[in-house]
Amino acid sequence: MSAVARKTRRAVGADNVSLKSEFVAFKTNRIIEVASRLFYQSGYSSCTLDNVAEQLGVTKPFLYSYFKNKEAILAAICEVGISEALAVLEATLAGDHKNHRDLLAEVVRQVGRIVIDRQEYVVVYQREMKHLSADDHERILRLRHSFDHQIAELIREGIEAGEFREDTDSFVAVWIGGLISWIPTWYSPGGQRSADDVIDQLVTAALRLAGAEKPTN
Amino acid sequence: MSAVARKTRRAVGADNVSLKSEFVAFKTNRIIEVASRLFYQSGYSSCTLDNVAEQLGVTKPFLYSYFKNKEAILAAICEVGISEALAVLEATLAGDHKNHRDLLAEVVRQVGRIVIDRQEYVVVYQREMKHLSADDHERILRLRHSFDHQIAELIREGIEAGEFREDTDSFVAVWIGGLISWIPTWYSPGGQRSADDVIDQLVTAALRLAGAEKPTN
DNA sequence: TGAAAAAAATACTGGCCAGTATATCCTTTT
DNA sequence: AAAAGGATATACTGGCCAGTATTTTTTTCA
Repeated sequence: MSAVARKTRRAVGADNVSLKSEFVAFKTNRIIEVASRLFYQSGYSSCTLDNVAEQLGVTKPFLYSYFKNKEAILAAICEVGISEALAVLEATLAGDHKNHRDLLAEVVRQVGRIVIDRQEYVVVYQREMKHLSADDHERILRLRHSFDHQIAELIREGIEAGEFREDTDSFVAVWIGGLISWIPTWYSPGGQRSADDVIDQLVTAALRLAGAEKPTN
Repeated sequence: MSAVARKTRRAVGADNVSLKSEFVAFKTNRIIEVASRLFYQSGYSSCTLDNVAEQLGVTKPFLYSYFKNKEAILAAICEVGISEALAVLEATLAGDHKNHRDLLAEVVRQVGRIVIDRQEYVVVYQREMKHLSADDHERILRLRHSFDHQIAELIREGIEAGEFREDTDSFVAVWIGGLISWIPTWYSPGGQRSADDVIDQLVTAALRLAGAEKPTN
């Protein structure tokens, strides 16, 4: 990967600022990719920046030219963890759907997919958020609240439309969030269950919680 | 508390071994009680034994006369986290119940109660288990597997008895486990929702997942 | 090509912290 | 009352690690 990086850098002309910043983005991505895996495995506080650097084939001061400090790396990871989920949620909500039941199913499917694909980021986000600086913590929390709020709203509208059982209350949004968030603690890629199975079952479970039957595929 | 401790100790006669060991147990309990709260708040790796000692009004070497090292304190916390849940599960399973639906409801209610009451222990157990020594890790994991297995068995029997929807598959045990385990990440005592509300809604949700209606109270 | 600039490495520091060696205090026993 | 033993504190150590100062290597471009 270091060889590729070198080659790419060579191709960056001085007059081409955008390519250069893309390259910086590429390196920051590599850093948080490796860091998220290590933080996931051994925990933020136990994982040293020397570990991260070693895994990347660079040295610690290298990291400091891309991130202000260790906490900034954590913040970047947390941001991926929540903002990608938020992005697919909003994209799905913006699309067209027959009814609320189908919309909920699709939302759960898409978010579930992200949570599985970005397992390390999501778990680090959930587990280590408390180590963020006050500013970062607040920023991330705002994203989270937006996420929760939109899910709750979807449920509320579905109840109003009579598509979910009317004794379904606002708790259901929390339970569905729990279903999704809990996946990374037991699902491991390459285990007995395929990601597709897990997601199918997740959708079924979410619809049952909402009191809506599984849509006929 | 230290004053109480002193008085109690004075009452321990040399000829009364059982009282003395009870007193040791009392102190080890106080230690893991405080440690679980601090590990819960700031994470195992970030929390120092000096912090724990200070919170207890003692000094670090004091802790070392009750626990071999930091990891042993973590192991004790994890053990409470899982073994109390396992204990109420088994006690509930051992009792008499009309049918599988009521039994599932009661199990979920009891385990949910423990998870809320022992929030700090449960979260530390979930989050920090990877920092246990190989031996402790294996011991704790055995308890967890026993728990999971008994829940899965209960679901299987309920399906067989025709009390849960037959298209309910073994995944449901995992989803119900997720519902319960996720509670501590969003429930906080003294918030808007009372523990009793949460538990009632939890039971409803679990029964929906299993495809069994809520029992008429 | 070679001077300047940029990127990355080596080498270091200061503080923190798990764990321990030693001292003190308090209780029990005679 | 004083020696013995147990409980707890004080004082220390060695290693680790985030963050930095300095040097070396690589790239740029005149």
